[in-house]
Amino acid sequence: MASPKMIKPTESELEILQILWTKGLATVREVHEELGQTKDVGYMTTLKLMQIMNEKGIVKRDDSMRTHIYQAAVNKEKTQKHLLSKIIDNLFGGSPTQLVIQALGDESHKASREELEKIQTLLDSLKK
Amino acid sequence: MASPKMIKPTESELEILQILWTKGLATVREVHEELGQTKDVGYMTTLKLMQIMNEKGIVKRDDSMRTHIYQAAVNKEKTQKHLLSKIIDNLFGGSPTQLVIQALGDESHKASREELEKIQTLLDSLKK
DNA sequence: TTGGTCATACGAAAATAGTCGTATATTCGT
DNA sequence: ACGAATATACGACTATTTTCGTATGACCAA
Repeated sequence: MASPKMIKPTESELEILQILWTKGLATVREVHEELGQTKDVGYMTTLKLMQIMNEKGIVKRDDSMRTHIYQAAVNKEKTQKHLLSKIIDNLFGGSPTQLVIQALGDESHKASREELEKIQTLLDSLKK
Repeated sequence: MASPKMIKPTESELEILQILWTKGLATVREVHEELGQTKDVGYMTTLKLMQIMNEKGIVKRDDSMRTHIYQAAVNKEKTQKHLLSKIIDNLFGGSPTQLVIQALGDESHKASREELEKIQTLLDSLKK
């Protein structure tokens, strides 16, 4: 029972998960080329990482063909929530408010008007 | 200049920073006992970590006495902002809004009424 | 002053993460 | 059919992080 309790992808694994969450299904090469846009790493490295992720159960793959097809095996929202929870503890002493404040104030990741409204809506529902 | 650009404490280092940010000044033993409340690790481990952090410049220490006195050498908000920025990219595809939504919805870290108001105030000022 | 306690230094070992080389098999183009 | 390109398996090597053991010196209490 490698339950979803133990979700703890490394940084590199997270980059790959991002891509798989977006693409749904993908080959190693597709993932690798996507990674290549922002990172410079060898194909064998990407392959190896995805193989390890498969062993860990973070991804699943269809190996019935020569070129294997991968997909994420962990839920995006659950993973985000889980890791965020750790960060709230580790970096913000357990206060999600502090995290939210820092996040909203981040100059390099500005939220659009529309996004602010989304947050407002959520905030309203929490206030009740 | 490997200055404050390279802020990247590990998880364990972050736990120690938390304590130093709160206490201001502290000895290894004080930090260790604080850590002991939530974690089970040997004194030598804590000492070593703090020595390494000193070498990295993450903490400073006064070693004029037998028992050294440590303090954080990196700014709390800057460090939080920096790491959060990475997380927004790595875990939320660059969208701080998604992060905020997940954080506010976290069941194990509920925000109080008062905190919600704080966020509301920030939100209002961003909307203008 | 001497034995027990506490602190740091030094260093090593285990655990985890990330990197890629080489071998081998499959597929494809000509 | 055959060589080039492509895919995976296996394994090795490096780097980083985490964990302590042992040695040594300072301090304190009787």
